Amino acid sequence: MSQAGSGIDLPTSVGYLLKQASSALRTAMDEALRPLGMTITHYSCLELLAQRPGLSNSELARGAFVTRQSMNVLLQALERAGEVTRPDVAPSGRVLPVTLTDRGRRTLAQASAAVRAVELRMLAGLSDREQQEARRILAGLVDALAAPAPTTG
Amino acid sequence: MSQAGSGIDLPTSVGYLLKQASSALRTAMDEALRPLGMTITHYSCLELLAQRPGLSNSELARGAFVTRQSMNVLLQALERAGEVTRPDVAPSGRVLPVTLTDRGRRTLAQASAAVRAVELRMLAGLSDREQQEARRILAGLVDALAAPAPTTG
DNA sequence: TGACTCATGTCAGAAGTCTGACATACCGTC
DNA sequence: GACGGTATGTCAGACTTCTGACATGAGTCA
Repeated sequence: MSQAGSGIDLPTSVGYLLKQASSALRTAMDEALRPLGMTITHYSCLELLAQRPGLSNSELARGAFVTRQSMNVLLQALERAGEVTRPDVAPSGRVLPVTLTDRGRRTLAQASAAVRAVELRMLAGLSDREQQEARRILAGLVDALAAPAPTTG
Repeated sequence: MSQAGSGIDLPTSVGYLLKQASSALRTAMDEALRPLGMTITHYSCLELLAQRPGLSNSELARGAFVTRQSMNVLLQALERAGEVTRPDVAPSGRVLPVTLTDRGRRTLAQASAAVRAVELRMLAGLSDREQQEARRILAGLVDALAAPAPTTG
């Protein structure tokens, strides 16, 4: 009977549990990636590029859930480090397609293994059916939040 | 058949979906709280204090999923703003119990309503049974990640 | 053709959070 | 009583990300 109507009961709030799970995953991934000298955004960028070569800065930003400004800062560092490449001039419009280099692929291979271990650990207690249910529910939450707020739209 | 074994297939990864949902929630909450001039951590801190008065800086940090250093920075600002109070000397040990002021409670009331609307929107498409399932699965993920990594422990 | 809208890449500044470090206080055991 | 381990509050510095702003290029429509 706590917080009757006025607030949000944290321990049972789906939003709070979502943040808690996300925070735990973030911590675990950070710990797995730290020995490799990588951040989560760094890894996400490389993984995105491996699966969809030629993605633009803005597309990478959306895929990694950061702003395109933040992704641009990262891409400049990755270019200097020789993990990705961007053409000097845009082939079309303003979009600069980003490509993984061999060095980038090698870096990703290590990171991907580390992250894979974390994901497997996270899913250890869930049956295949529960994993499917998790995907379905999480996708549902994303869809529901994608709709604009009543007051805004 | 993408990423056969070597990496993680993002679109079907529970971890990626979790981050996506968390990011969507974060964005929605940011937008809801911005008109009130509050951040998510600010709101989280106040909500935590409303439900469990006398929480310490470190306990608030854990509850809001930030470091105790970050929470301390926030608490100093909230003290200046007159939303919370801390005694000058610790009643016991080094722990300084934090308490909500009337001003803090009023601020929280507005924020809580805004956040509540976001949570309701997020859960709009889920039945009561699905919400229970969501809580159970998310709690399971947290527990699984709480166990130390095999290589570490 | 011209105007309007939208998306992109980029720069600059500010805000939030983090890591590292230190001193202090409790609790267990010896 | 003395010790080591643990947890706390705090300071300092650096990093990452964000918001705000601008110019460029594509697409749409009159």
